[in-house]
Amino acid sequence: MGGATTRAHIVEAADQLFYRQGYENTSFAAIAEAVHISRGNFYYHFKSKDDILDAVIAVRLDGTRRMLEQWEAEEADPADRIRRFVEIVVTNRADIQSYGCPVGTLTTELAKLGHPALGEANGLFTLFRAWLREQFTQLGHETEADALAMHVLAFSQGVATLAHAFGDEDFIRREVQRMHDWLSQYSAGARRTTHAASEDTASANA
Amino acid sequence: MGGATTRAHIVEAADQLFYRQGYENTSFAAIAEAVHISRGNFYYHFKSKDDILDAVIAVRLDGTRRMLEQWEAEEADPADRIRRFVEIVVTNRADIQSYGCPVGTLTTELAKLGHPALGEANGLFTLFRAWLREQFTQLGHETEADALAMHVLAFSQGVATLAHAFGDEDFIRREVQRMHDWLSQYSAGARRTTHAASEDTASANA
DNA sequence: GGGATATTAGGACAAGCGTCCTATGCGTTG
DNA sequence: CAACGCATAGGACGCTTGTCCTAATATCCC
Repeated sequence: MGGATTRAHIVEAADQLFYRQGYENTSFAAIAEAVHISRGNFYYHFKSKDDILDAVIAVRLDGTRRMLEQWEAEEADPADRIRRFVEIVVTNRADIQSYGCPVGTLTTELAKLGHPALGEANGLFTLFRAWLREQFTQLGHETEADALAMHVLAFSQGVATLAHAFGDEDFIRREVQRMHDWLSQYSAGARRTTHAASEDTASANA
Repeated sequence: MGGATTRAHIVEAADQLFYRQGYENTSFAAIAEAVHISRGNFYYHFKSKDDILDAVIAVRLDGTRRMLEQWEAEEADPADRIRRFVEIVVTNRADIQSYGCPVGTLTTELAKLGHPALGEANGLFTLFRAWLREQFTQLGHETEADALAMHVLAFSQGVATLAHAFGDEDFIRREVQRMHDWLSQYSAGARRTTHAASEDTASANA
């Protein structure tokens, strides 16, 4: 039983370190120090470093699925669900400014490494993409749902990358505002003229 | 004289390899093999691997400056210059789909490594940012010029990251189209009331 | 409480890395 | 032609990495 806990601790520490320092740049010794265990003990729980990466990705996939399900439970309107996604870059602004987007930076690194786990990591993108696509479909934009989903994803990646590079919080809020305005034209009862969403967010940011 | 050529060859090969495989993941041996020289010979031209990185970044900065100057020479209208920037993701789509954005991926990696050259690499972003800001200023949007510049930069980073992850060329073209439409409201003779842009994109996506 | 099992510690190992050193070739110059 | 300086080659070094092995310890069941 203590074994399962240790395994979870390893995955948790590796998750954080992979995010902050990158996968390849994070050594076994660094994870060991964080979990306060011996280096050699890793191989009782995992058979390789790649195995730890697989576990980390699996945990992230699980956590993401749970988050999306919770959003669906809390928000009845698909447009509000999409807004929850857009707000991520504000909610997680501190981490994003320091370390970038966990999904984008990991997939980019694994691609450059030619790492076999790239496909799994890309599954995180696919998860968000399919979920966003479903929300746009529910809003009645089935034919362009995937293109709209990709547009929202591109927004999040662009904002995350530049927020990481420049550490500019105002930039994040401006781009989120802009995205909310753009989204309002796809809302359920929206007439394509209104810009009501902009004022809501503006007051929230003040 | 042969020395200067060799140095240039090293920088050129390192540039490509750093882009395709990442900085840390590219070994001295890999560069040596590409240039067909001995490993030990590097230290006649450079005093460390970081030194090669500095040279690579300097070359990229120079090349970028020249490119921007050429755009200014070829395009009289600042709006057309911005369009040239937007078109980069189409022009370089093959490389972007395979390796991502050279600027974004490098700065992200150096940040995760805690590498001292991060500031220099961020200079590439700053170069584009200042140039775009200048174009928007010339278009008469001085007060929001920097925010607009950042928005265009975010577009390019978002598109590059997702094009890298999904390898979807149609996605690139759709997003470029969308950006062109958005840009039209900031063109020299544009009236700011119209939303003609959205309909253009809709027809283009069909 | 004792024995089987689960869990941990810590060192050994080969491979790869960036770095450095020294000897060798090459071309220009006096 | 000799001599010097630029340029290159290739191996040795110390270090870190992921991996593996074996001994010691904790935990649980009968």
